[in-house]
Amino acid sequence: MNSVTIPKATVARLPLYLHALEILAAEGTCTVSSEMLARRVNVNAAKVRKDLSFLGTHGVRGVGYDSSELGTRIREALGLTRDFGVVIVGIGNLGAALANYDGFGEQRFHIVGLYDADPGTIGSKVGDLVVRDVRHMPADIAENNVEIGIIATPAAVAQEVATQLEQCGVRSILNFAQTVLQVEQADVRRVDLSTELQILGYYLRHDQS
Amino acid sequence: MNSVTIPKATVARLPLYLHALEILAAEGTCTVSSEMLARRVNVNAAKVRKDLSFLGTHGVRGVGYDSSELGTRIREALGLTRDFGVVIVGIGNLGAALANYDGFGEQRFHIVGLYDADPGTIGSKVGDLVVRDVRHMPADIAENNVEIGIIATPAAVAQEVATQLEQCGVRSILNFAQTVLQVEQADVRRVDLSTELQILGYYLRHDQS
DNA sequence: TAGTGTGAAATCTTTCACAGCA
DNA sequence: TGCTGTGAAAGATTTCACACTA
Repeated sequence: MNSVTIPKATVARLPLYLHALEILAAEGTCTVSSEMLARRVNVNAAKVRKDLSFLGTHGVRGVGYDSSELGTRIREALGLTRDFGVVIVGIGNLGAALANYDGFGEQRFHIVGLYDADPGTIGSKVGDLVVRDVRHMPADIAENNVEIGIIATPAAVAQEVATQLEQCGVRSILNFAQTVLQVEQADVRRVDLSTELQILGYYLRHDQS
Repeated sequence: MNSVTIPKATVARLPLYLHALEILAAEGTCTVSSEMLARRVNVNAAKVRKDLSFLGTHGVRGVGYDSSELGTRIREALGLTRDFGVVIVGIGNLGAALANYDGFGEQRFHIVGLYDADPGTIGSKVGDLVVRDVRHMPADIAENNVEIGIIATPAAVAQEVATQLEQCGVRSILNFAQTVLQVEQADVRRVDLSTELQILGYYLRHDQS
């Protein structure tokens, strides 16, 4: 939809550059070099420059990048120029923790609905929101123009929830359940603690990365 | 340390295959084809076969893989043949949720310590464990042979905790804080909600995957 | 001088396509 | 017949190295 297509690997790093820039900005840094960003994001400087080149960014040779302008460019590239409605389904320990997550700062992601199927959880308050019956979800999503769904349910029901989210028109899903979701066309990202631990476990024996 | 070196991309998928096999085993399936696994893990069958070939696995042509044997091979490759001690530092909402995580099933990862710096949190009980003062951490780690540290602290102190973990000999870190950690040689994996949402946000506008 | 922007090389990953075997 | 195992091709990503310029 936008000019040049940015490689997946680059897209995955843009949020890290952005975060680093926000910290630098808070520290009052106006100009930043690829080398500086690279150190903060743990990659090499050539990669930073190549990544930024996809944004059509103009740094200044011999000087570096204007950090506030670069921040703006990255936000534009990521589409962080408008707000996104987010719902969380499954308000157990993890779902509640995610609902309370405060790392959004000045981000554009707004949690607008919390859902659960357990009568004991429905009606309880988490942060500013009251947990609603998951049966209200479809109507709420339509009404609030929700675009992103976070699944934090038990694995057994995650697929069902994903299907339902997709039927409601949600095209982006962040899945914390221990399942690989089958979806029609939604974009799914999966986060799973035991997978991560197993990967770490491997490199504990086979050290290099 | 083990025979052949397995590509990173493959290592990252092995836990998914393993999980799929465990489900299949629970359903009573004895023989599994690359095609079957592929469907469950959302990848293509050639990739499954290539991945499994790094384990030196012998499937049976025309038939498939013996699912229990394949499970054993993957567990061996991942080093899941012994137990791992894990500590969690930062027992806020997220840390507590992780401590209560039950997805380990018959896994080999055991949470053996919970730490926090807040006097109000220290002493409280989460699951079976009592949250201890982070000052006890170094001694506890040495005593319990802890190999993996999970950081769920505020971003501001995450680096300090990481440095400390490394000094205690912990070589694997799972970082849930919104920071890129600088470490000497530890292996770090990072999980961050706002990064994931930003990536999803990008693909919401630039649909393809 | 110090740091960007980028072709071209090196490396890693995925996919194809098919020989080979139970 | 049906599915594995794998070379070889295609594609993606990373890194190098250097021309260029404020």
